Amino acid sequence: MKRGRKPTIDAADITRAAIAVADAEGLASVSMARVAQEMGNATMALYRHVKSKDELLTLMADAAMDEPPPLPDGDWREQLGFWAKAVLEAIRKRPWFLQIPISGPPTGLTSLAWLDSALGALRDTPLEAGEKVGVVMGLMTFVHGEARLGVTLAQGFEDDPAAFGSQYGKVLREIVDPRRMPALAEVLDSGVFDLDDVAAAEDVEAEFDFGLHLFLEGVATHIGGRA
Amino acid sequence: MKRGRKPTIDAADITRAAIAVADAEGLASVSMARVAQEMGNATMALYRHVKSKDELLTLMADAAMDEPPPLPDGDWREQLGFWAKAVLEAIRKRPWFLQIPISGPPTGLTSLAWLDSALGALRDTPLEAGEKVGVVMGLMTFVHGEARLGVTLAQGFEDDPAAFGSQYGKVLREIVDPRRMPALAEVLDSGVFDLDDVAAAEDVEAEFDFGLHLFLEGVATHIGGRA
DNA sequence: CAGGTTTTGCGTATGAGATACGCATAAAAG
DNA sequence: CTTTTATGCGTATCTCATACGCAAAACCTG
Repeated sequence: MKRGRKPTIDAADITRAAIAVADAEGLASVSMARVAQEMGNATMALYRHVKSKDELLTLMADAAMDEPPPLPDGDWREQLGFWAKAVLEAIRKRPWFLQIPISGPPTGLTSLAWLDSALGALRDTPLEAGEKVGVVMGLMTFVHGEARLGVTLAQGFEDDPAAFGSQYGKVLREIVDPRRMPALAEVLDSGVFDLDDVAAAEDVEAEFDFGLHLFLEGVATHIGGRA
Repeated sequence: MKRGRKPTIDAADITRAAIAVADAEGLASVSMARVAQEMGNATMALYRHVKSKDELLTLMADAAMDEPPPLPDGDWREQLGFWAKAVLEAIRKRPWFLQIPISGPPTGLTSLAWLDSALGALRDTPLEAGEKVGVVMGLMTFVHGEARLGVTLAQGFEDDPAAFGSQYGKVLREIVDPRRMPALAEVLDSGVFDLDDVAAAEDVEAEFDFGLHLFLEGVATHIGGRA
């Protein structure tokens, strides 16, 4: 039998409590004290099961994402598109996920499951293993980045609804000197940045779709030149 | 004339000092006290010129990037490729740049200059303004994400050289159950993840090039369907 | 130049947060 | 029942950001 006093909590419990706090009050509110209080324990009790707060954050990141949904029937392109949307959706459920500083390549079970899922979509393509990884990494990078942008904007909008939407265009017009930045000024004149609050959100969505389209188009071309 | 005591420092000085600290000791070492010491002032003196540490971080982010280099002659594709490499290089000079939490769309002069530069590469293409922005945002997203990955790995390598390189493949093999993650297991068997320390760095570089290639290929196809 | 006004430099103090350390306690082993 | 071992957690320390208020400097008016 195992010696010593029986643990009343484990790392998973702590991670769960921490996630509950982050979901309810944001990642900034996740302190060792707050998490301990959430589970009715003393602060220092947590350190028996978690080496440091950094480690806890890593555990949170692993546990934050849902399991990847099963891919729908279809070719690799439809599947990867679906996958990218699913990643985006999963991140949107836990916006704080992107605030956790990453410490290395993924080793968490859930992250790996997502990776596997995306690689599965490419199974029937003639790509080499390294290329598949490249495609998936590139796509994940894009989705994460775009999600970060969306979440950041949504955050900024919450903080100060008045200062958003069409304000960005206005602000830029004051800063941008058409002589120094002609291309930007030109785009600015086209009104792309003058969106009201509602349209801005849709725009982020559209931008995501567009970027996704471009990337997958590139993959298709690459595969085409190979088959 | 302006009333009152003459300022001996300004926000730009503080930003410079903060950047010097970040360059030398990393962003984690940037505290108000440390920055003040760096410039031979008292801690609280800084607050006359900077509202909060967050504001200082934003200023640092704006000032961290070099001016965008002039684009070489060539078509949009060569230019965007060059631009992406230049962004990557600029970030590599200041790895801490990516650790600064972003608070909204870019308004710093330097960021806007980079944006303008990329849009300039697309000037002669038949894309609409919104599409140009989409292309550039997508590309920037990708470059930032990939840079983050590279920097993170380099960081991890510094922290513990032994635990890297081919270790990642080994670790994965212990975690991955081929029944639960068949596609990942397959890729794993191909040995893509078993790189020695040196090759890993080159691999990140190659992955960047590959992803960049895919994205630009997608843009090219998109433009082709339009011209 | 004296006095008033305004703005800066900065010492002191507060409060949050991470975490080292050590003791008391619970549970298994002998 | 004593010894061993691992846990729960109170106390204490250290690092930081930052509010507050006073004093010094530089301008203004008379």
